[in-house]
Amino acid sequence: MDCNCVSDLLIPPVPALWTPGIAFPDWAYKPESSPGSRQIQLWHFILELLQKEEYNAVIAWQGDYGEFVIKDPDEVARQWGLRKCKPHMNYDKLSRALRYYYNKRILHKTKGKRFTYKFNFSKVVLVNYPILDMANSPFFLAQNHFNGGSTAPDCTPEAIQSLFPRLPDSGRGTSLFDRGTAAPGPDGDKLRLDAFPFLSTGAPCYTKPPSLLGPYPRNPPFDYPWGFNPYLPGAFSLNNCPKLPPGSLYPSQFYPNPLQSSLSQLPHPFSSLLPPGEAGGGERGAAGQTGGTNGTAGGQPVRLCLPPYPGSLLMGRTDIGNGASLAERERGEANPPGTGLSFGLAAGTGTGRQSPTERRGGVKQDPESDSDLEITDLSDSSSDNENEHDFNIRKASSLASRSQIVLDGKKRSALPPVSSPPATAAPHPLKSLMPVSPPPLSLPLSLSPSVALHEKHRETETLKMIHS
DNA sequence: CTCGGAACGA
DNA sequence: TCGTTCCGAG
Repeated sequence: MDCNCVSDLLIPPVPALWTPGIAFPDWAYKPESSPGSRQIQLWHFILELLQKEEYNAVIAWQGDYGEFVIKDPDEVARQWGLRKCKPHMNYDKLSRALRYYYNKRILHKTKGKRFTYKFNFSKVVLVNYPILDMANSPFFLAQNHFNGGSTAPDCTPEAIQSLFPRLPDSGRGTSLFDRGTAAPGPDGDKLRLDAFPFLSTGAPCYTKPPSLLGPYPRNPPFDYPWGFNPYLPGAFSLNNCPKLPPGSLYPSQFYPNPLQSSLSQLPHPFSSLLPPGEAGGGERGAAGQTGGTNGTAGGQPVRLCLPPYPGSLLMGRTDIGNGASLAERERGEANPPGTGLSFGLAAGTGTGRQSPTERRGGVKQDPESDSDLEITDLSDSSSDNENEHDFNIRKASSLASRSQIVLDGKKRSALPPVSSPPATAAPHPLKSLMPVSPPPLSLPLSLSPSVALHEKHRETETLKMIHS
């Protein structure tokens, strides 16, 4: 009744640039990109709840990638109502709102499972993170064959930091893009990747430019630019990921912390950012919003959810080059046999579908996108849900280029240091948990052959785009 | 439970 | 644009 829209909030209604505690990048709230969405959106909210451990009894990740179950519909609705100051909110209404996401393909229903929905992270991420050039990500670079097992920087704290400059313990408040001294500009925020473990995790698997794909005769048709496809086995997985416990339902990435006892609660790409102290996660209220003006402010402590263990962000990327195993595991549970997903790259024959359960025959064709969530072109329009895993490398590249176009001049600076210092340190799963030290602010791109090729490829693609 | 149309509000 | 509220239908 009192519409305590603040005290009860998981996240306070914040200004555009505020970085939510759950570690969503500012752009996640797409204040700029989405004129109409000044307020928190339902899916954000859901993500938040999912992020908070204390709500695990109410809503939690479960099942496939991005799949979550609303265990207590009423409570979720109540929370939502609280947030939106809609005392009469109920699950019926909330679910209606949720259903609108179907068309946008931000979410979709897991048929046959009550109160179970699935996030289409690719959408969420891509749409909101168009400029991220995963290809340049250390993760990305690190895990390709080219590195031939060399000290894969992807697992190193440095690497992580380069991608997630504002990681928990760092407290440096530097952001992915505004750190470069170079005029961060207001836009810088949009590029910040405060934390999107799953994003980084997935990308590496497919963002590889053809040149890095090596010997594969043909580019598997992927739909996800950057190769991020949560439905694809390995989507959330990086090559370097600790193996999951047998029988685990989630990809390793879902385990922010291997030591975590309640595995059932972990599964989710964001949880890895839960601050140790915030285990309870309830405190966010006050501290959280206090200085919460915006995460951009350099030095402003970001209200990121630190991982239970510093660096847990790294979790999930420790078993180098084993995309296969992961893929296999996942295939076992969700993919039809035959979907060769060997190299994490999801050699997706384009058929593998992750959740046989669902299959909205003809999901209303993307109502011409509209939603700010719409990304450039995922071309996945045709294939929603399960089929979205099809990935078109070319497209990915293309998109990447596009991103850069968008980035424009900032392209360079906007990108995180491509190659973090060769993480000398061996990415030991636990070791990676150690607090990391700030990465060199500006590292020259490591021009490994792969990178060079990649660069070249990108340029080419960019040109193509421009010409077309 | 789930779905989606429709009207309506901010 | 993003819900919210209603509601009939499967």
